[in-house]
Amino acid sequence: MPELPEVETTCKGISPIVGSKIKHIIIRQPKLRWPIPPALSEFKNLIVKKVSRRAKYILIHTDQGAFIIHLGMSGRLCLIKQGLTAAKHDHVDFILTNNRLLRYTDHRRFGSILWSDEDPLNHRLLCELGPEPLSRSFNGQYLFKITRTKKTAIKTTIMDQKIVVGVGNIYANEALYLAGISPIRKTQSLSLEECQALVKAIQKILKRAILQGGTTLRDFLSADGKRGYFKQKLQVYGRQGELCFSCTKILSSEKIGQRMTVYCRTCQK
DNA sequence: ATAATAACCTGAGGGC
DNA sequence: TGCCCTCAGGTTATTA
Repeated sequence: MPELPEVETTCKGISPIVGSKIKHIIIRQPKLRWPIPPALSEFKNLIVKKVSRRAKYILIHTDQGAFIIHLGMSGRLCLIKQGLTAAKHDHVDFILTNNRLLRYTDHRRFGSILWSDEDPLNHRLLCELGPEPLSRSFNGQYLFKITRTKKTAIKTTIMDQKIVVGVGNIYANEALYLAGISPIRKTQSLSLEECQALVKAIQKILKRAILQGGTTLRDFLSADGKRGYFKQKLQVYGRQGELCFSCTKILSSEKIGQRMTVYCRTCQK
């Protein structure tokens, strides 16, 4: 599923809709993570003012309010021509002018499409999120300070959207490997220097992945239907049992917080 | 208050 | 073929 780089790629991909009109919305399946507000099927002629991202949420700002879209584990937004028949998991179409439409597809339905009349950043799901990982407010000092009493594994901590947003399972694994920190370390055991190294690693990994258009494992495609190419750069994720590219020892794996975790016992301390 | 886990879904792949 | 199990880019609600 989409983590920050995939959501960022999607935002860039759908940004051509800015300035155009959403004539109406077709909802085939309203049962997502949260029900799609029924009012959306009554909406007519909204002008798209801006597309932005907060955490893993895509915000489509219009003259009447904002759509808040989360892609969950398997969601995707594609900007396509009208007339293509909808497949099984094509749950929502935003019908646009110029014979285009924005199609939301999500076979597991863990994503969501919500509506906010006012500033979407004040929405209950968005108002308590942590800092953006690529902003200055996410730095080593901050991470060190906020984690002094945290006893959970550091991997779980960096995936906690209240601590920092945008990091999911793939990039948590990759960032910890790059930082040389074991994912099973108790969070509060990290030194200031380690927090600084981890922040830098998270930022580096996310920036690189954005440049590659994200990671496509199964479902993810950008708005123009292209795959993300960061998969070829993954150092540990999905490589359990294979050899560490650095020390050539076998990569370990275990579940942390119900999520598959892969790391090198030699390179990560 | 914090931390572990159950739940929401569908589909693919492996073992038998 | 088919059944049963495990696994998958996330997040919230519930339980301990």
